[in-house]
Amino acid sequence: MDVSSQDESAPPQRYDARLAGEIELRWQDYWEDQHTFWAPNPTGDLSDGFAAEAGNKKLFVLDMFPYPSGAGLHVGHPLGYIGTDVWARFHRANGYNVLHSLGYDAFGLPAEQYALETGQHPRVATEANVAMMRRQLRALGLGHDSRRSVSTTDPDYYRWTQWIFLQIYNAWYDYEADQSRPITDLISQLSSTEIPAVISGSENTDAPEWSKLSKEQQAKIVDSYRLAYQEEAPVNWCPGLGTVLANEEVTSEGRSERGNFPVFKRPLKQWKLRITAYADRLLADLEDLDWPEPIKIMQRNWIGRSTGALVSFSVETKEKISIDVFTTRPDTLFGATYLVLAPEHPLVDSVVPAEWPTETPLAWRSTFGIDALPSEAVRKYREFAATTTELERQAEGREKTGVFSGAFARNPANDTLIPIFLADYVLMGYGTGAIMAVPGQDQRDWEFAQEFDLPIVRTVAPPDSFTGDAYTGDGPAINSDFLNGLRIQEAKKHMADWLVEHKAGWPTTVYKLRDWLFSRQRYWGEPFPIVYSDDGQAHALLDSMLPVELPEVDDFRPQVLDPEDDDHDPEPPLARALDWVNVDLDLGDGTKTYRRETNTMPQWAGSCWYYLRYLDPRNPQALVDPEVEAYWMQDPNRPDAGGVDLYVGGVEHAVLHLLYARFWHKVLFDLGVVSTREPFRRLYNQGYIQAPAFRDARGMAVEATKVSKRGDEFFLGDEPVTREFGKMGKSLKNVVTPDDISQEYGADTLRLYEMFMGPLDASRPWSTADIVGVHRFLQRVWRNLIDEETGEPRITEEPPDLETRQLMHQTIDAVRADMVALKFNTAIARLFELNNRLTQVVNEQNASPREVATNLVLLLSPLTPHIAEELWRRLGHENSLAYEPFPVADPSELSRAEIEIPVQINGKVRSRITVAANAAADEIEAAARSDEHISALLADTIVDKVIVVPGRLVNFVIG
RNA sequence: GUCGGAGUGGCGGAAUUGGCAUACGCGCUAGACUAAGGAUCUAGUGCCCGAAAGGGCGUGGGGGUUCAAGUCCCCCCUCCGACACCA
Repeated sequence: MDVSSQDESAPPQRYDARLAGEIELRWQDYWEDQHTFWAPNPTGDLSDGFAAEAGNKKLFVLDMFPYPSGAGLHVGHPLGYIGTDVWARFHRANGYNVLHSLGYDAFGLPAEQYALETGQHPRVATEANVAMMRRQLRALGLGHDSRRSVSTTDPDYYRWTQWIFLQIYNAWYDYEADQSRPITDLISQLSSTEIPAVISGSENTDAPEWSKLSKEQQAKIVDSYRLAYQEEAPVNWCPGLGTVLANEEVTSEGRSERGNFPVFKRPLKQWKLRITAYADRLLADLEDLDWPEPIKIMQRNWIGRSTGALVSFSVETKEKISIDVFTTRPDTLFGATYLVLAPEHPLVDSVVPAEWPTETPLAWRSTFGIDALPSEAVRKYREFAATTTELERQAEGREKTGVFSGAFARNPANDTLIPIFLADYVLMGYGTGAIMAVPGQDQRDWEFAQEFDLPIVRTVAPPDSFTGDAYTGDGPAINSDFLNGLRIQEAKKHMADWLVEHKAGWPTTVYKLRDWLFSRQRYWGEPFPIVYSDDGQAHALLDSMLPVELPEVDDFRPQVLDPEDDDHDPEPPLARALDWVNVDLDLGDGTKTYRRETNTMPQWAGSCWYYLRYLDPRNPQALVDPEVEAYWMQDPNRPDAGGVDLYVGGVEHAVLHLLYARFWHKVLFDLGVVSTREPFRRLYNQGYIQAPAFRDARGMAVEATKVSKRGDEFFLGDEPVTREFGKMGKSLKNVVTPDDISQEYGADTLRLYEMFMGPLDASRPWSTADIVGVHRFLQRVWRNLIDEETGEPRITEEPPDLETRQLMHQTIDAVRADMVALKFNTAIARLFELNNRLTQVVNEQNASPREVATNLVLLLSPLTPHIAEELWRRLGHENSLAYEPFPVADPSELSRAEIEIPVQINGKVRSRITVAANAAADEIEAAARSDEHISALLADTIVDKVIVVPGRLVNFVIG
């Protein structure tokens, strides 16, 4: 039960919720008034006080950018924030200039959805939510520099989000230099014909002279090179939300992650960012990062680099057509017995003949009836493939489906004709959307070949013991002419050379990573700094025209359609703000009328670079002053990729946010805006707090606080309910808020409990009942140092006894090490032990030795800053302890003269002996042999071997 | 299916990376102080046998390496997370 509730009989100065609340409010005000956590910049308007920090190291600690939810915080949210606060305070106490702040990612779908539910303008709702979150976070005593707290919805902030978009738009990727460069460099190269004036990515090499092209043609070519470009592309159109979603926002069931509405593929002209140009660098630079290995693996998998070859297969039609396929196994080309195109492949129509070739096996063409012509069969199959949902396509053990196209291609290796099929097991989005099928070495191809009775040729000899279908292991090549006998590695190399020599293919690398779809049909996002002229040509706005502010509109809602309606075109809400859309501007060639881009940017945009704005939040001239950026983002002791010193957040951002932010940072690096290659040097994933949730017999979640436990069963009233653990949230009715806990025990208790529950990176269940333990600890610390009746300190100037002093130094040593390693749970356990010892001392002497009291308060201060500040003050100090040096153990106090070590016989502990800490092996063995118990056990036996590990143990091995 | 993470008392969790398994907290048991205890302090608390001394068994399961394994190796089971036929 609640040990802390107000009790009339409690002494007036007992540390309970009432006193804790009073102390906490007082110190939160003090920190705010005294600017305790303002971190000075080396230059600019936030540089006051830098002289005092100039000789110190800097530390940039960062939490993942929170979204200010309308529901407020629950106790799971601040776990990471408390962790970073403890770490930041610890380093501040060690003389670092620590930058720690927190801003708000307030644009995006959630804010807009919330606004829709409440009927308020998104700005009103957002501002209220931010205010509520600020209040909740302040009550936790987080030592943030409030000057640096930015919000993505602030025009002063999104002005720079738009500015970055313009940098990206006005840049192109120079593959020669392997970096982005200003688009003006490209234009001068084009006009001096250093590179052919063709659409980027097209094959046309008959380059016309640049100067002879029309302005429109020139613009078209330049646009095709930009890092931000527009493309008509199949997108995930979600009528139920009225917007297009990124692939990542669509669930594997083919529905929207938010709202769970159906999502349809449809072509639409969209902005895209050329993140694929950075694929190799995003991959390679992972090596420089101090990140959890699983996150790096996820990023590598997401980028999905695979090397292989493109192989050209010519198709036997009247026209000259060839189909390029990507393969990672060019060595198996002799085993390619058919080709498969994705149903959506653009060449399908060109290869399908009017009639089935003679002798077409019945099985190949009869899927849709024996009378169907090739074009009819193909049309039906494409229809079928388009209607299959992702869910059906991923059904386990799904039978391979497909249809013969009626056409044949020539295998360049052995000049044989092989049939071309359409099948939905080949994906248009990967490689070239076409494969050479090698059933002998690929299980999927094997299954398809079985289904359609296609030939199977093994080109790698499996071992004799092999009994499976396709063989993917290594072995000597067979049935492969000039490759025969070679192992896979060698064979690949030979085939690659052969392909190049015969102009039938070339080595290639492909990626799973796609360019980033960057348009959203939403109101509550950053407007693009782009306008269109009458001819439809896009034009970038000038820097001086930023920010492009969101217009006030009467109806900010997106046009939500029937969730199943995929016929209508999306209409963004901004398109209806006609006064805003149509503008007269002078972009350098006289005032003209333009039409604004009416899409907005995705939520990721604002969260891609916020950490840079924390550095220089009010700079009107630049996104960040270069000197300020270099100071906070570089570590002079580490000439590495740079970045934030510690970035803490959940694993759910393993790929998207972390990849997008790295991409933007690298663009800014290439363009000279930042001096560092990477944004986040060290990443740490905090775990989740899970909470028990209860369901009744119907499976409905019931209010967790109303459930009681009898024996091992749980009941709501008299109705039995079942328990499960899950994320805290409204749907599970198991929310515990920091406000509740602070009310009951105080914020310091909440902080301490969250840090004590377990390691920061592990998920663990919330247990309100366990909080009393840490609260009692704080109460005991308080009582050991302060008289509960008078509030006066109970301090003696007498030095502590030897045992207490040694324990104190051991504690200092251990806590220090644990703090550095973010192991707050074990640091707290050590503090419990020291305080338990101190309790004994106080019981005997009725006072705490000052030396122990002082160190205990300082050790505690990063974890529970309010009570520590209060105790510090009552111990007679004038100022905040935020900048007091963190205690350092005296090494001479750490070593003990004598230690107890176990004596084992055959690995089992049989006795313990006390020896000098520095005793030599033979001394220890002698002491062990003379131990009464041991000597009795060894009396009639032969000792085969004696293991002595000085300082640790003795082990006698007997027969 | 593939990739990643994790299985230690009644519960949350410790364990210098091969060296006393269960630190610390919750809970539980007993005692002290009390008019009273849901406060505080003290002691105990992995399981089994035993009055005790002592012994046996114990880190998801099975095997192995080692004087010594929660920790290293092989096989398997369960749970959590990510991805979805990636050629």
